[in-house]
Amino acid sequence: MQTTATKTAVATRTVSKQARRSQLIEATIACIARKGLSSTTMADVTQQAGLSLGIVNLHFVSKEKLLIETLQHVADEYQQGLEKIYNNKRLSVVEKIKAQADYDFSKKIIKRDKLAVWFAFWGEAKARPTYSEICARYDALVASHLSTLFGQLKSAGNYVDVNPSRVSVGYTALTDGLWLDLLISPRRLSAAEARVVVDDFLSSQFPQHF
Amino acid sequence: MQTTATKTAVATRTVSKQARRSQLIEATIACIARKGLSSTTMADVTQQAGLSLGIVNLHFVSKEKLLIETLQHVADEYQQGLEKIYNNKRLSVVEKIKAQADYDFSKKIIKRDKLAVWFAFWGEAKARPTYSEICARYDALVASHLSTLFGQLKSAGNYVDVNPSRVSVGYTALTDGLWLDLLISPRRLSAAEARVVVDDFLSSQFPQHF
DNA sequence: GTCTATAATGAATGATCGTTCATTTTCTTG
DNA sequence: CAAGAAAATGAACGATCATTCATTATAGAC
Repeated sequence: MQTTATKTAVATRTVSKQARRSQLIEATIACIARKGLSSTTMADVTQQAGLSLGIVNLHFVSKEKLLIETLQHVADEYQQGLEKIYNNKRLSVVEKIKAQADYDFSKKIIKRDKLAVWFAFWGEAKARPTYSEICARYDALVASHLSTLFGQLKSAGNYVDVNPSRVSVGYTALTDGLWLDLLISPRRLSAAEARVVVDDFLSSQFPQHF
Repeated sequence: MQTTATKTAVATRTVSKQARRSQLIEATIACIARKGLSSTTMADVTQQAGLSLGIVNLHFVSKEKLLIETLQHVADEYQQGLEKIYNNKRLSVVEKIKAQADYDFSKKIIKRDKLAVWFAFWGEAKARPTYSEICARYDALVASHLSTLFGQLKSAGNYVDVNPSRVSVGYTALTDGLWLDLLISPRRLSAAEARVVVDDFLSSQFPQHF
């Protein structure tokens, strides 16, 4: 009993600390989406979270660190979904690429709140090395996996003219650009239509496979 | 003499007012690129312009109005270059598309300062209707022209599977995404390489023409 | 139940920043 | 050159906001 109670208690405490941080990060995402990065204040974030004003400094030391961890959180979340696809040994090369395209335009990823966070930080990235480092790190990971996959497809289908790393750059750029459209003019472009545009791109590059 | 002097004087004054505004807008662009939109202050802008603190309020009434006019300026500048291409009757459909692609990755357009401004405002767009209106207006213009051009190409080459407006969305998204790459990781991608990626895209959609 | 450690609170503080406007400088007119 | 108008200046003001920390609330240990 004692031991169990203690364990539970410790667990609760530990979880609680993580839970608070998550709660604050989620609140930050909501605020950035609603008010923009530049006019999101500590008061906004803590109010959104239903907590008191001083709480952020207690858990994140400063606003800047909260923002960095928020970006990191969104990037990690996205990256984890991709890793699952890349590491799934049941999937063929083509299936992995299709799975990534599906994932990139799945409900989870193209929530406008999340997109708003990406673009808010990208907008500040040139002036803030920390932001661009986080973005560059995950960019490099995606680029390396995609280049490999496209390379394998090139061999498989004898696509002599295909340059895998160039197609990888193209795929990433196309995706980022479509995300921007979904964020800025969701009326003009639906997720389903965006997905078709990507399919067009893939099938025009690898006609035998898509 | 009198008349000439007066004319010159008036001209100088008039020009001077426009010149001041341009000077302040250019300074704003430089500051956004260097410090980011969210930490660009009035003091930064006026110092960058070599003028006094109160000058922005004199010429633009408020900071927000200066920012809006800065975005408008960058958008107008880009749009004007495109209109020249669209209105050039000496160019064939293919030449117009090529000219736009060249333009989109020309030195003038892909200056990192300008790109930084685009993405800074895009990052705030969801939260600020005025920003997204300006972006949407020019987006619609480009989309309509491109759709027409791609439509003409479709008829010319009997490309039965091509959906002009979808290709137009793809082209715009690809361009925006490549701009983002050029802004965030200029080491990894050069303007020339980006241009090749676009060519790849066009030739895969219209193999007889590119 | 008491004691201690940890978490949370929010009023107070000080720094930053946009805006104002009395004053100065520059230009135009006669 | 003088007088008046327009443009520019920057010190001062007030609002906003991140951060601090004394105080309160809560949970675990004995």
